[in-house]
Amino acid sequence: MKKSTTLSDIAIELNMTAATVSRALSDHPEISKSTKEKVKETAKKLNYNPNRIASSLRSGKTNVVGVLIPTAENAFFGSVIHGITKLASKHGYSVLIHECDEDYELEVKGIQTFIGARVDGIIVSLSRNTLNYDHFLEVQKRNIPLVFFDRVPDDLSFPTVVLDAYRGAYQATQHLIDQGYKRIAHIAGPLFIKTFNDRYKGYVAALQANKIPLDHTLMHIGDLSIESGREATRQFLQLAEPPDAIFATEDFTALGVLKELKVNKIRIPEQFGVLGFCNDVFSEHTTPSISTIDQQTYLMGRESFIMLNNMIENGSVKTSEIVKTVIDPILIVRESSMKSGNPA
Amino acid sequence: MKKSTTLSDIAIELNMTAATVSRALSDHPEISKSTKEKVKETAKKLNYNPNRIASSLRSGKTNVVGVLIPTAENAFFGSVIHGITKLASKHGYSVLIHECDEDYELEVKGIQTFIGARVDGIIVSLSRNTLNYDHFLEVQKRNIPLVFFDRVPDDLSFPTVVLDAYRGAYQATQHLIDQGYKRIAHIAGPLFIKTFNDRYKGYVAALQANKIPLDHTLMHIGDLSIESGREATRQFLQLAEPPDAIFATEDFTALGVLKELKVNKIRIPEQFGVLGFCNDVFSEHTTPSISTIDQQTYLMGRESFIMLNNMIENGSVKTSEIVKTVIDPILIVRESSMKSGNPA
DNA sequence: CTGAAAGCGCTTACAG
DNA sequence: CTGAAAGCGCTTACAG
Repeated sequence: MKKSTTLSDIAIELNMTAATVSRALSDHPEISKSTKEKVKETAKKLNYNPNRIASSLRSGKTNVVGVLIPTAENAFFGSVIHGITKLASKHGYSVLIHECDEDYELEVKGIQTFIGARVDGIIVSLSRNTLNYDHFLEVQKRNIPLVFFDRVPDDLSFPTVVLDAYRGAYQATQHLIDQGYKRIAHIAGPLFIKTFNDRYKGYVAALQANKIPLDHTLMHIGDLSIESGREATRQFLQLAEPPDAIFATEDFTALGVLKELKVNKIRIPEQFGVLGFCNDVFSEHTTPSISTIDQQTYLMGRESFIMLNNMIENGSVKTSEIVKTVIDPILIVRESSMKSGNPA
Repeated sequence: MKKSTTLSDIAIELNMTAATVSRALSDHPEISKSTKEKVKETAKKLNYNPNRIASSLRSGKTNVVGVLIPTAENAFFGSVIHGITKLASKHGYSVLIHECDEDYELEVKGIQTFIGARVDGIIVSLSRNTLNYDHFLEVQKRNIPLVFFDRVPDDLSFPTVVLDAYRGAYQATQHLIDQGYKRIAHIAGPLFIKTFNDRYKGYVAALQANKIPLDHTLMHIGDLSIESGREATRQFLQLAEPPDAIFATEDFTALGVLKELKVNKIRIPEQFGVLGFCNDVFSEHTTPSISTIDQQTYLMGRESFIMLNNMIENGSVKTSEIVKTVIDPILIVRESSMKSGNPA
């Protein structure tokens, strides 16, 4: 295998030292204009491409950030990655991706890999099964900037970027109330995960603010799937006093609700309102289309990188000033909840 | 910032040389068992995490592969990335992601970044606007293994992983014929992109094989969008002899067809058949659900990595034995084309 | 079985 | 304005 051109190849060609070549290429102010020109020309002629590995080793900066996610096979994370990489690349960073597949061991391995690669910073969304946070404390101990997004740890002092899920759920529920639905049920997700818990709380708070008594028969805990939406709907419909609307904690569940209601010939939105969460791609294209809460995923990626970049530039991470960025949820009103027409 | 533990920190602690420590940690056969044990224990005690940057520089191997794609904000590429990273991580590789956003300049920049990072191999899906391939020839000249998937260059000698789009389109069209549709139209994509051209050819070939004469009024070139599907459908419906089925070159176009047919109160699949391509997430959840061709995206990612890994392990890249892996398309029959019931 | 030494390709403080 | 030298943290051919 032919070796790449190095600084000293250029230096030899021009009868100068590698130090001068290095300085010329990085536009050091003390290098003469003519030298710079000669060096750059020769570099191009010899097809020089600087070895970033070598400069990283020397300078202690890799210009690489690590991104650790549960999976890339998912519109949510795909969009966040897009937000991160676009901005990262504009700032001269490369992005190392590691998927943990909701597996704790792989998450630990990913962090270890990032440390080994001496990345300048790390962005993480937690695996569903992570209960032990030692690997993240290790990152902190090594003073490597780390930002969590979306799935963030409850009780650790790291900067985070999250959606205001509570507010999103509140808006969703309020919207259903405003449209005239009277008995609004909720299909929640696993409540030990903070975002689903917040969505549940937002739902409860909106009911209370409107003086609607809580009814525990209208609450179901699902597992974030179409089938779970169907199952919950079946149970709701058998109640003595069934609901006339369902706020589902995410769109696949809402889709299950839709399917089950259609099987039962219940008209949406006239007789029954449905609202999801996430604004997953398909929710716009079902019949009827599903009202939902958009999470601004692209923005979430951007904000995560911006926060990380700030930490990298400011050097040390002060625990005293942990920043939390909160992304605004956006209510997307579609057919499935438009009982009284489009709100202003 | 506290410095990381290095090999020589361990060496000093144990009164030996860094060389011995290095060998002990990599289980070199000539190192005594007791030394290995002591070294490993001390490494753990001092929280040693080897600097991969340094070892890469020395060994000339980074254990990093670069993946260059148009965008991560897209189910297709997300799934391919998933296939790549999962396998890569199992083989001890990290994955560097670069998105080019269909922009030629960013594509070139991505390749340059990968070369600078001295990645061990590169996996690429071309940007839509790439006409000049010099940056890839540069990669070849440097003997860096490179595999293209899905959007591959026409006339360059690189290994590729592609779907057999011709066959997928043929199957799709044959299925519509088998279901009893008589006048089958096609909405194509940009024909200068190979995969859309192949889909078009597969459509034509299936018609010919069934002795169905080609009718140029039944052919429309779109731009891969819902609107383009609607527009084409509108035009088809105004023909003196309108089609009774449409094979669309991808699912968003098919969705547009669906929407326009519904506006016109045309019953699907009884009066009119619809079939898409890609098996995008939403196509399963529309009403009616859309029949389509699945591309086995996850497999495509895996195959790309496997091919790249072979090239990395075999050292040099012989132009004489360029491998082309072809992924089988899978016909997914759903409601939109089931005029005569489910085929066996 | 272990050590001494060189070197991967850069960058930068120190001289001149 | 440019050079000589050291060093980032590893690995490995050569000695012993």
